[in-house]
Amino acid sequence: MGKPASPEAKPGATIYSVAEHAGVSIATVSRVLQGAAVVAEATRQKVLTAVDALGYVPLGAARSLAVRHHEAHGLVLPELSGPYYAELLMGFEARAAELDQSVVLVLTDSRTDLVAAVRQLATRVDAIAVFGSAAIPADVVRSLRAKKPVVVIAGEPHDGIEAVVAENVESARELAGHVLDHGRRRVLFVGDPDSGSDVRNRHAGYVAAHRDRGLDAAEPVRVALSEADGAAFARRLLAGEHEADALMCANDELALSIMTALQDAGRDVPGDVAVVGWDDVMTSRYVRPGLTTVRQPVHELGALAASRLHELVSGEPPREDAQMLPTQLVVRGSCGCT
Amino acid sequence: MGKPASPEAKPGATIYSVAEHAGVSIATVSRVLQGAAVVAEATRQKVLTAVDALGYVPLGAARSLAVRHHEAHGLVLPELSGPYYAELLMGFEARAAELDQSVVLVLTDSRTDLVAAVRQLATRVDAIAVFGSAAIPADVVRSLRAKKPVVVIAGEPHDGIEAVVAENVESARELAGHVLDHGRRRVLFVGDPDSGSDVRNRHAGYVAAHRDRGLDAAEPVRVALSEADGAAFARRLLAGEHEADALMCANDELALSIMTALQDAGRDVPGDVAVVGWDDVMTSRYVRPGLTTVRQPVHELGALAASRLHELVSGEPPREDAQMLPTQLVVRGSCGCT
DNA sequence: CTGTTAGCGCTTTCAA
DNA sequence: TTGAAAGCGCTAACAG
Repeated sequence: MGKPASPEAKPGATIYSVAEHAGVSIATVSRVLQGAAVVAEATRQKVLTAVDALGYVPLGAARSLAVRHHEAHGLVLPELSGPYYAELLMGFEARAAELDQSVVLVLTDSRTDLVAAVRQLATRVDAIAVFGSAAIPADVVRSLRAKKPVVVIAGEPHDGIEAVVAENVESARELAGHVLDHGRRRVLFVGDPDSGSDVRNRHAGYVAAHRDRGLDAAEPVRVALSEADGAAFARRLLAGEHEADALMCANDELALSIMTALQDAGRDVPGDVAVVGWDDVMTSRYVRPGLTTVRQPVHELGALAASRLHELVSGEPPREDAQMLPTQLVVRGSCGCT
Repeated sequence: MGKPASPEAKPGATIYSVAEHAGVSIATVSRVLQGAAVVAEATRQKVLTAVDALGYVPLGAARSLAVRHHEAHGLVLPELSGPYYAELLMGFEARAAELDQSVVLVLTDSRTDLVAAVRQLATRVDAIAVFGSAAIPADVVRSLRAKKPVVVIAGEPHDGIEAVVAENVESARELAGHVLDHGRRRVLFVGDPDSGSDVRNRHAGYVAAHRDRGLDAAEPVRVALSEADGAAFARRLLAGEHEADALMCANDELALSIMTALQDAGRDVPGDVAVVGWDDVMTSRYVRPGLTTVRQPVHELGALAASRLHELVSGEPPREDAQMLPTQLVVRGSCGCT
């Protein structure tokens, strides 16, 4: 009795074994599988029969090597908590699927060696989309760009790397204006304008809305974008460290955690202080009062990134300036509307 | 003047050009890049210099072909709305990263030809994890299994395909028991036990809790798991089509939309009717009353799937029965507790 | 319509 | 410590 076969042994049918089984050449097998050239119906059937008799699964790597491209797009995102990145990914994946591209995903928050991860990614895809705040050193992105098409999502275009973004400045101006027009005179911007171009532009719109009305904008309260950061800020606000009759938060997570903390402390929202956010996450519809916020076309943004990647791979030249998708103000009760 | 080079032309450095530039053989280049064999320090430096002078990016496909594996795991999920799948994916990706495996993602809701998508996936990865309710025909999964390791997440093990799951029956029994012990006597199960093993097992626990107390369980109200389905059910409940003093919903989306709809109609939750869910999504902490629910170790579930895939690829035999991760009851106010 | 054959770029013996 | 050379499995001319 010989050594027992590993229970996981892969049969390992190749194009050769299929050809042999079908009594044709490997070229013919390749032709029927690619569906390209014309093959006699009888021959085609023989091949197909052989294929599933042997349970043949082509080796993608061999094809990629021969055709000299991967038929895959890379996507680099910070993480997936909250609906924003997930929705972006869904849009990206859906469009990539339409274009017959696989998507290989890298989440930077789980990586210790980000640079290595991206380099490794570049090894197996034709093009890469990177989220703006994914914290990849600019020179890494640039060197990547020298080898493969790259687009940055929600970031600034630079060095021939094109960008796709959602509109921020004008909608922020509109949102801040809306709050100001409720008669609020001390509206604080909560979020760090230096943390990325999205927040920077939202802050710019906030400042513009004040300027429009001849008002002075307060200094931004620089906090990160998580629920925990919001809760911490709420405590400081409650302790009297800040004075405000309205809060314009850089995203909904922040707005939600702050609003809830204020309510739990007995403050009235929007009576004592109005709170508005950005993103229109699911929770924003459920809380009371409903959170006034801005909805971004996140799905479309992902899809656009995938489309551009494909076009760049196809040889189209990169665009000079960012493609911008429109956003939409969603007015609910937390801003002071009834 | 010749034809202008495409602005997207990839330089196309290969191991040969690097070797030439460094004045060594391609074998040596390979050795320093793999870090495997010992190479004289001086030689190593020459190679490294050449590598970034040329901006060399190895071609993954060529390596895969030579080493005969992809160093990539496939993951098939239905979609990513809501935190459940996103969290699962994060867990999977993180563990895969630790194991130096790329992850290529397929979302079935965006596919018209699911079978083709999975077949195509099999072409470029070493192993595949499929979410239980991803609606892949059983025979496709089985034929896949003949070629590569497969694990199903939150499904039943079968035909040598192993499964990883979160505990459902006992926690459902505990949850239903908790509601019953609040004195509720007409608790309805909202969700379709035939839609997948998760819901089936939650329903089984619900039935068991009744049996434990010598009570009769009502027939389940078979609805799908989205917010829209919940809202539709709420309308029917409000219209008097069902009678209940408590609702045990198959997931939080359902519970949340139902609870909100009831409240909007003036019903008191939990006074008139208690509502409990499953998953502990973010919103469940924010609504008032807080939603009583069950928290699953979703991240760990994803990580476990990735681990098993890797072990299977390494030749370990598949397990007979599902590996089960414990869940945790999260009691807030919606069940009747104060 | 089908077969032969030359690579695609990399890893890995085997020698030196 | 290094080089030569034989593949890995597939595609795509090129012949026939």
